[in-house]
Amino acid sequence: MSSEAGTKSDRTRERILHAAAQAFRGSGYALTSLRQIAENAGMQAGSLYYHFANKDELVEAVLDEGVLGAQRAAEAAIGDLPASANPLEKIGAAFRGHLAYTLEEADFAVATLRMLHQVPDAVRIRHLRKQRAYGRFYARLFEEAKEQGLIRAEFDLSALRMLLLGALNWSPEWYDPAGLSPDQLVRQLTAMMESGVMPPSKRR
Amino acid sequence: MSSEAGTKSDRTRERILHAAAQAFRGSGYALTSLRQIAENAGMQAGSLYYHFANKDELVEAVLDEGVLGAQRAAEAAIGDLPASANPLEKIGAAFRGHLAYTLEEADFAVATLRMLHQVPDAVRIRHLRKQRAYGRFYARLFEEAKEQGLIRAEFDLSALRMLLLGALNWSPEWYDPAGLSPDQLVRQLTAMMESGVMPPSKRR
DNA sequence: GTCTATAGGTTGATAGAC
DNA sequence: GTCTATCAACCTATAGAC
Repeated sequence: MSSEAGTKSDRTRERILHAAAQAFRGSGYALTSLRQIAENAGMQAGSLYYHFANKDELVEAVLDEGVLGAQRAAEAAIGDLPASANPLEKIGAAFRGHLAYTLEEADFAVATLRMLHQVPDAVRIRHLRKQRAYGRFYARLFEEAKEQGLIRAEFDLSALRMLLLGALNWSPEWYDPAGLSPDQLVRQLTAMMESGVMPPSKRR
Repeated sequence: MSSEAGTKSDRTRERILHAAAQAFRGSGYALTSLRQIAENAGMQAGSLYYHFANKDELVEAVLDEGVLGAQRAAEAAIGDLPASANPLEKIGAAFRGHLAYTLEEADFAVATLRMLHQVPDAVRIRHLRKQRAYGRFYARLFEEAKEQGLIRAEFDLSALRMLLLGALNWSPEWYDPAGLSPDQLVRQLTAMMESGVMPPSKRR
C-alpha cells in the first residue's frame, strides 16, 4: 500500500506493517508483543527498531492504513458509478467498497476497529482526526441526499450516518463467509435504508 | 445486580465487580492491572484473590453481567408495551431498553463490547454462548414479524438482525449526550427500519 | 540491516502475618 | 478478610557486535 516502492528498506517496512496488522487484529494492542510481530515478519524483535522508533509509531501506521484503505475503497466504488447516480446510490456504493475492504482485505481495517480504545491517548487522538475526515466524506453525501429530497426531513443526518456506519463497522464481529457475500449484505442494508422492511401495504 | 444480598463478602464482591467494569471499560483487558481494580475498589491487589480465583474469573463475571444487563433491559421494555403490540413494535422496544442500558448504565455493557477480542479464548468461548442466547431472543421476534407479513420476503432475517444490533453496539463509540437522547436515537433507527428514509413520492 | 544480550519496569499470582 | 512482601514471567527498548 502507498509505496510498492524500490528500496529494500521500504519493502521490509511493508512486510512489518502487514505482520503487525495481522497480529494486532488477533490479539489487540497490549497483548501483541513486538516479539510476535517480529516473528511474523521473519526477524528478531530488536531489528524492528531500525524501521520504527517504537511500538506506538508502528501501531499508528497500522491504524492510519486501516482508515485510509477503507476510504480509498469507498471512493473507488463511487468512481465506478455512472455519472447520473444520485447521492443515495453513491452512499450505497461507498458502503459496498467499505465493507468489501473490511471483510476481505481485513487485517488493517479490523485491527483498526478493535484497537481504538487500547492505544495510548496521543496515538488515538491523532488517529481520530483522520477518521473524522472520512466521516465528513459521508456527511457531505448525506447532505446532498437531503437537499435533493431523497431523505425525509424528520431524520437527523448525523445520527443516521453513524448508525449505518456502525452496522458496517460491527459486521466483522459476526460475519460468516458461508452466508451472504459482502455485496449481498450491503444490499440488505441499503434496501432497508431506502424503503424500510415493511411491505407497501403495511407502511404508514 | 443479581444479589443485593446480605453477607459482607457478597457486597464486597459487588464493589469489586463495579470497579473492574469501570477500569476494563477505560483500558481494556490487558492494560487494566489488578492493582488498578483494587485501588478503584479501595483495597490492595492481593485481597482480590479472596473473592476471585484469578483475573480471568473476574473478567468473565463482568462480561456476563454486561450481556445479562442488556437482555434484562430489553425484556423489561417489551414488558411495558400494551399486549396488542406487534413484533416490530416489540423489536423497537427491545432496542430502546438495550440502548438505554448501554449508553446510561454503561460500564458493564461497554466493557463487554470492547473486550470481546482481548480476553483468553476459554473465557470468550463460554461468553459467546451466553451472547448467542440473547441473539436468539431477537431472532424469534424477527421471525414472528416475518410470519405476520411485517417484513418483506426479500430480507435475510439473520443479516438484518445483526446489522441492526451492530448499529446499536457501535453507538457507544460515537454517542454524544449533547445530541439526541438514547430514545430519540432508537426512534431514528426504527423509523428507518420500518419505512426507510425516502419520502413516499420517491420510493420504488 | 539484522543479530544477541540485557537493562529496567510492570504484571499476575502466592505466602504468611494479623 | 485484608495486608505486606515477594517471585517468576514477560514486556519494551537500548547497546554494541557483525
